[in-house]
Amino acid sequence: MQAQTQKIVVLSFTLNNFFLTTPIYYVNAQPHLGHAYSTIVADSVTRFHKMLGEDTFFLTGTDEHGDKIVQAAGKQGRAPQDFVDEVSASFQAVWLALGIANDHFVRTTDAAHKRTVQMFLQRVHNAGDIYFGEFGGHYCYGCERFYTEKELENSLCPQHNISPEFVSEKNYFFRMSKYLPWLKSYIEEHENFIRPRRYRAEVLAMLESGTLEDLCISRPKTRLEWGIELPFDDNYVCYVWFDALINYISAIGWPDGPNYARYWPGEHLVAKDILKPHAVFWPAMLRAAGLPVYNHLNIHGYWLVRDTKMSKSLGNVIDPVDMGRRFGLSAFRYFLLREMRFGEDASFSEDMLITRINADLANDLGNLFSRVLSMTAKYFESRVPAPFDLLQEDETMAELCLNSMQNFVQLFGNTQFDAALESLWETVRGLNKYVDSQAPWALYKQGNTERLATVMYVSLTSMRKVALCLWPVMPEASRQMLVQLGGDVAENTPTPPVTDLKLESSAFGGLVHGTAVAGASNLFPRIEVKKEAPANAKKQKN
RNA sequence: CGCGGGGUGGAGCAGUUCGGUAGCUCGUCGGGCUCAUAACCCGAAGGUCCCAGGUUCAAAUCCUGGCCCCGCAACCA
Repeated sequence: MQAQTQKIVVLSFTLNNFFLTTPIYYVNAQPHLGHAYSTIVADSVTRFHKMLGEDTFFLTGTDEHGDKIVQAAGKQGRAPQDFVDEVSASFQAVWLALGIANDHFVRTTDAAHKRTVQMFLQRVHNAGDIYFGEFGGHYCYGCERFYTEKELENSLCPQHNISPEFVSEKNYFFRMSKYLPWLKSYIEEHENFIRPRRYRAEVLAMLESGTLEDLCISRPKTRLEWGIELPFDDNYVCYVWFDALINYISAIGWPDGPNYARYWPGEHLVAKDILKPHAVFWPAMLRAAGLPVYNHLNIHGYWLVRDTKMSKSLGNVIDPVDMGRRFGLSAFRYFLLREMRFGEDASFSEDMLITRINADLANDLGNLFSRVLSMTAKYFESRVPAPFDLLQEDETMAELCLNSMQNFVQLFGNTQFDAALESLWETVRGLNKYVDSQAPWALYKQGNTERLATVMYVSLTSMRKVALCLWPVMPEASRQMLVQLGGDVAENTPTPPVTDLKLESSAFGGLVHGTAVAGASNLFPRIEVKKEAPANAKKQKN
């Protein structure tokens, strides 16, 4: 895009590869805010790595087998395949609407996936880590599932209040317990294997508790047909985890596809509800099959709505596409990354969203662009002026800009998105202060063209740095900012505006004198909120 | 005594690992500027850091005990 002030040639001989996955989403429900958060974070992180010049691959997809799918399809009087085709398509449509730039979309009903799962199972079976055994438990025919003693209430099924039947069934088991000691020491030795920290601690506690057993990995076809047949026994289908987790490598062509060699091991991004399968089952499975384990498991929390979990029964499900349409995709994405501390739960409300948009995007960032570009139009006919000698206050501003950028890069790379953006806003707020303290309008009246040119140059250059950093989070808004600053960035592209963000954060510059910039800017219009009568001012305390 | 998270000015949060001036955003009040999206900048008010003990020269932070809220079953990231 923009020409550099100085031509710097960087030759990189070691191109890093970066492979990131979201969970594959279970298709018995329509996509909601939670799915959107996982996917948007993954999209942002992948874009961030592109800006570091890495060769990236971003995978998402859908999980389409199991009991619940058959039931959900049955309710609509449809065949499972027909049903999953439709829901999977609706996931893909949502990601398209949200500007997600995934490289591949995997479905567990893909023929290639099925073959891979069977290959993987066969390999583990050959190694002697799958055995045939008895599995007994309290089975409720109403729920069509087994309950443990603890889950029952007065020996009754908590759902149906009826006495479950003790059913025992022959099934296949994965000898997971064999790999747990190895896993424990592996996690202990690799501090960032599972992050944030609290989840690592939770997994270690899990492993120490000794409650983990071998994993039941099959269901007899008499009870469930909708699944992948076991390669060593066609009376059974594979149940849940071998089917689902293997998507992460089937999608990149394990065992001999070029993408497998190129991208594995990668890293995963999941919500806290599926911590155990990803932190325990999956590494054990990989180990048993003789594959290297993933690099990182990144775990995030839940979005709470009115202080409780989103759920269909409570009717508080947030539709992400609707949010994007009403408030702007960039603003919505910004909110999600800025508001939640990665790993913790956070609250979602339209009030909070609007407050964030108005304060951070409209007032701080949008208005900054508006005032600086309008002054550039008035004072320099919308051309980037060449700076004269930098004074102390200019140097300070430039330093603040580079420092906050470096912190941004560091924090974002460590999944601390909220802190990263907070850090970047030190430059945004600092620029507003800088403009105020330097008062270009006064310099203009005084006819001090040299200072005026320098101040505008420092401001515009800093703004470009901010716009670059924001590309992973707000691709479209970032593009608009860069275009307003005279850049040439294509619309809707997964190609980053620069691939040397670290270099950008180490040198102040990058805007060529004389470049034509926009004469005005209205990136994030303020959202006006109707003043509400102080109706609930009273009902605070009781 | 099942496991885990949390209780910090009006709201939402950071700070607790490795004790030492209680920080940020929003809101409120006062002022400034006029380039700008009624924005921006400066200043101010406002806190028993859940409670009670303990350790210490010093505790939001460490120890002990207690209280309260939220997850850990389902639809579900």
